[in-house]
Amino acid sequence: MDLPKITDSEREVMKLLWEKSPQTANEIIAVLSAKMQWSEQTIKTFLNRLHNKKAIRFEKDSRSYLYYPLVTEDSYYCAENKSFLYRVYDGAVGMLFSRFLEDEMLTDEEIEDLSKLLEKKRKSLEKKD
Amino acid sequence: MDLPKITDSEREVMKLLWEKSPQTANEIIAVLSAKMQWSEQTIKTFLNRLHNKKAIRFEKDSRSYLYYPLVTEDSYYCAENKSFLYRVYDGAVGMLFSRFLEDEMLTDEEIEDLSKLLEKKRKSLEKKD
DNA sequence: AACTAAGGTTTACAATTGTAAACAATAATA
DNA sequence: TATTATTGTTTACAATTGTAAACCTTAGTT
Repeated sequence: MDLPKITDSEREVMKLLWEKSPQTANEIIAVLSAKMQWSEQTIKTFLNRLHNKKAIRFEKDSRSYLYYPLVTEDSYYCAENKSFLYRVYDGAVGMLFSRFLEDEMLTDEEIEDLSKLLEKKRKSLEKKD
Repeated sequence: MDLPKITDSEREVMKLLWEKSPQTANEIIAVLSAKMQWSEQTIKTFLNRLHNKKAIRFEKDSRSYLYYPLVTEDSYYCAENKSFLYRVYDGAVGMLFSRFLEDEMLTDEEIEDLSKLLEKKRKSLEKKD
C-alpha cells in the first residue's frame, strides 16, 4: 500500500487534480501546457505514468476521460515531508525548522501564523497529559 | 557561482565533511561503507563526482589525500530548503510548516524548542521597526 | 459503413543517478 | 630500481526522469 513515487513533473499534474477533480485530459493539458510550457504529448506521458503507478484513475465518459486522484493530497504531503526530513536532515525536525527560520524566508505575518499554530499544537498535547 | 547540484548519495559524503574536515578518502570510505553499505568503488565515484562539480577539493599529503568541502553547509541547506519549498509547496512556507506540525512528527520538546526559536525570531524582527 | 477527431498507449532518446569494475598514477619499500 | 599498496580516474550499465513523436482505439459524424 505504500504510495507510488511521484516525480517533480508528475506532481504538477497531481496538484491540479487535488485542486479540482475530476478533470478531463483537455483541461489538464490546457492548464499545464501554459503554466509549464509542456507539450501536449509530454503531459499525456505524465498522465499515463501516473495511471500506471496507480496515483490517478480515469473514467470514460463517452469521448472524454475524467481523471481523479487516487493518492490523497494529505498522504502525499505527509510522505514527501518525511522523505525530505530523513533524506536531508536525518530526521531532525528541529534542525529543519530552525534552518527555515534562520534563512529569513518568512514574513512577519507568517511568523505570527506559525506562533498560533504552535500554540494550538501545544494545547492539544497538554490535553493528553 | 550557483551551487552544484548534489544528489542524495553525494549528500552523505558532504555531511561527513561538514562534520569534520579534512578527512582522508580512507576515513570517508570506512564510515560510509559501514553506514550506507556502499562499496569502496561506489564511494570513490561520489568523491570524484563531487570533485568534478567543485563541491569538494582535496590536497595531496604525500600518499594520503585530504578532502575539504567547498560548498558550505549553510549555503547548501539554504538552497535545498528553498528548492523543496518551491518545488513541493510553490513557495508557501505557511503550508509547509503547518503540514509538518499537523503530521504530528514533533515531540513536546521539539515544540518547546520551536516556540523559543520563533520568539527569538519575532524579537529580532521587532527591533527593525 | 467509412471517416475523422479526441484522447489513450507504445516507443524513443538523452541526461542523471546509483552502483561498481577496470585501469592508472605514484609514494613507500624491498 | 622493481614492487606494491594507496588512492584517484575512466568506463560501464541499468533504472529513472524529462521530453516528445508515432501509433492506436473508438465514439461521433457524413
